Amino acid sequence: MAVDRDHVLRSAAALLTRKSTATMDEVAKAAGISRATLHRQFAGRDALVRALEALGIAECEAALEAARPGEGPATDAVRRLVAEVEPHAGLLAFLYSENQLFEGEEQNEGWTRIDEAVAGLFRRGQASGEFRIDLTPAWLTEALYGLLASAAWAVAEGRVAPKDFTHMIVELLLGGVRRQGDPARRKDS
Amino acid sequence: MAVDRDHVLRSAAALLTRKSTATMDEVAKAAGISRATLHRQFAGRDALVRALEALGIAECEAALEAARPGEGPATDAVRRLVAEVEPHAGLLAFLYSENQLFEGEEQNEGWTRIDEAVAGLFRRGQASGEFRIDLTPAWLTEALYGLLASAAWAVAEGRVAPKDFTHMIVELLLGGVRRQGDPARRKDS
DNA sequence: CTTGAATGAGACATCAATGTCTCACATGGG
DNA sequence: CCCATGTGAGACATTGATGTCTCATTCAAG
Repeated sequence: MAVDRDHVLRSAAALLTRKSTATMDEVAKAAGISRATLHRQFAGRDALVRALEALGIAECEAALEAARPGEGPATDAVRRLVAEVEPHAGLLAFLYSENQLFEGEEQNEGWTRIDEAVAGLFRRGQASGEFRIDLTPAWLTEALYGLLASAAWAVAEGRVAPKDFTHMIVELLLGGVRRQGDPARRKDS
Repeated sequence: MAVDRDHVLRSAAALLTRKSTATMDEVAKAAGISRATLHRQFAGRDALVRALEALGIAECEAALEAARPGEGPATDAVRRLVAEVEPHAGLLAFLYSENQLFEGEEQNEGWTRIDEAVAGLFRRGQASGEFRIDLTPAWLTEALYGLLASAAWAVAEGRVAPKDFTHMIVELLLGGVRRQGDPARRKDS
């Protein structure tokens, strides 16, 4: 009969996105299975989180690939990337905050690869003159994650409209990254 | 002898900023007192977090007042605000993620006041023509929090230099909020 | 129908954090 | 000096989540 592992994972993701402290019991109920079965699939909360992390990484890499970060203007690539990531923002936000808890442990290398790909996109934009160069790619990457998580939470709590998700993030991020067109308006107090 | 309550609070804030799951025992040790004494000061972990929340709110309100959000260009007010908030970004980041856990409970009204003050600043900037109007003040407020938390974590993990903190946030945020000076460069792909 | 594998329900032990309590110590004021 | 208050150390029970196990049931294949 083999419980639908993917279904369990997605249910868990949906639940933990809303309540990151949910019990294994709650996770099981959310997936419509018993705690025993859940435990047969994932040997513990830790294993479950690891599996969710792997899922998040896979979805991020898929989104990254679908966004074709190397094609066309970096500006458009960023737009595509955010649009591709949007459906998984909830899970990503959960994993993002979860990562803050893993104090000493080294993070999954998958994230490292993703970090580098995203940073590379920003670096490409800087090299092409589309993006300003006074903000480091590392910070821009970090900021993108922060904005994604913020937006996911804000949507979850009803503070902003879901349909604006991509637009809000892209416009705020790009507006900050895109080189200003009017040098005369620079900061002069 | 009266244990220095403020010292305990700041030690706890510093510790929880790094390890948000720290035990009451660890919090006590970090403050250089025993768990018993810690418990005499704060009737439990919950009470401690509430006290930290109150501290964070107080510091936020102080920063908000010091930034004089109603004076001069909104752009400069935002700069002042971020600069004032910077020293407390760690604590704020902790409280920010902590708030994601409080599912049903209503949030402290202090945050509501602060939210409104910040949103009001963005609204003022929009009214004066300094800020673009296609991003809602609520989202901009949320985004500011997200960037503050991201920056605090990135600094804590050594991914970005502490000295760049204010500059990174302000430049990214303002660049996105400030009206583009060159309309011809709008998104036309 | 029979059989075997997977599941659901629940009992049980474990473990970590917490809340509570007692008691000895020391420190400062009278 | 004596006392009172605050503190440190530690024992103890409680609680909530978890890991483990058993057993009855169900469902599909043969």
